[in-house]
Amino acid sequence: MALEHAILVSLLEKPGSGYELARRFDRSIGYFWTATHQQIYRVLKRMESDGLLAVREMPQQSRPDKKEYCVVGPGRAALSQWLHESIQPESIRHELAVKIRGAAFDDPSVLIREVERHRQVHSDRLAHYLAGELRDFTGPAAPTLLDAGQELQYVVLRGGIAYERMTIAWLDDVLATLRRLGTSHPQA
Amino acid sequence: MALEHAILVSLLEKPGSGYELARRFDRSIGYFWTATHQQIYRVLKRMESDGLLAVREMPQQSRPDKKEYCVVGPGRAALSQWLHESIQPESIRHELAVKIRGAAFDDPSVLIREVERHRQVHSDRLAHYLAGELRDFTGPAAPTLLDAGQELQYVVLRGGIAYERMTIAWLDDVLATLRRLGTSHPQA
DNA sequence: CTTGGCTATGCAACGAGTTGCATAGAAGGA
DNA sequence: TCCTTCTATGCAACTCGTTGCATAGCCAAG
Repeated sequence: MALEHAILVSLLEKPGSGYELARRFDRSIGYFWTATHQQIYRVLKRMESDGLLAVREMPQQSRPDKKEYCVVGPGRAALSQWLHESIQPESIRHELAVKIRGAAFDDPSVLIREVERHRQVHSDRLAHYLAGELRDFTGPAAPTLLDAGQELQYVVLRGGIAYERMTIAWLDDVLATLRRLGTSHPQA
Repeated sequence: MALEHAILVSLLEKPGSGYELARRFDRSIGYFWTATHQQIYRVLKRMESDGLLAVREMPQQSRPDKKEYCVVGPGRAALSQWLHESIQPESIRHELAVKIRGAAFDDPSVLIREVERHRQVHSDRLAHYLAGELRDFTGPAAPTLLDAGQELQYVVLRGGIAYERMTIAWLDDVLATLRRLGTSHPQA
């Protein structure tokens, strides 16, 4: 049910349509929770029929109408209740780590390009985060005093930055290891 | 299909039964890929009928019989093929980060205990990893020269250690932020 | 001697997530 | 003019993952 809660948070930060949510899930919120538009539309419909959200048809010029969703009382209450529950610490699913261990049973050097590609993606994400940090929190245009919501957004962003930095450093370690092993023969 | 590949890797490292795999997925492999025993039994059955695995009934004394699975030719080929394919960099699902952003719409201090609990879990995991590192790689009983398989296991373990250290530091940052915000009123 | 825990396997039902496809108007470039 | 891209929503089918339950023998503690 975590998608529901991610949607509640995102809509409380700013009401919007399914389409807009889908784009947010490609950016900001999406760095910590991903979802496709199919999932979002389906869940929005359910949440609306459960009375967590209100919907308004918004006619627009020169583009299709949209349905703008907005959190109402019971939705807020549901979020609050969830905040009071405890969740179990995330279990990572790190496919690349499985691949690296699997490389012992093939030629490890086949992974070099793959790891380089991943490194590039993480490096791009880091740059994106750092740009956001400068824009919203540390740059000249940023507010000098943050409110609670901004403080919390910033601490989450700092987490993203720390994660990407750690990952890049680790991928460098992986690359060095793969190169050191060279094109050795498969074993076991 | 990633569970299939994680199972192939684990069974190549050492053949075993569904039950044994389930326990491995609570430990070593499970730090990078989780699965419940239900999932594992189901997938093992499918993989066996697809000819990726061979199974032997192993009668045991003083405990139930087990079925020991072992990777055969086509399974190895499937793994090799997967290693040559590219996967998309993982999209994290960090529920706690969603909660932290959601705390802006409630009392942020309700999260303090939750975050402390998560910190404890990560701290325990780190201790577990470090013990494994000492036992298998850096301690006096460890081999002085590692083969490729051990090198790869070690680099994955180093990733786990880096991840836990980063996470603990971030959770400390989160705790400091939550405490600084105190029991301020909900906003927005 | 009964209760609870460990090994060992499995079914059934449900919910979460993915992939492919479909519609439809408007804008902009080849 | 046609083709693609962007906004905007949605269905259908499928796979993946979780939860609850069931069985069954052995062992150890109370």
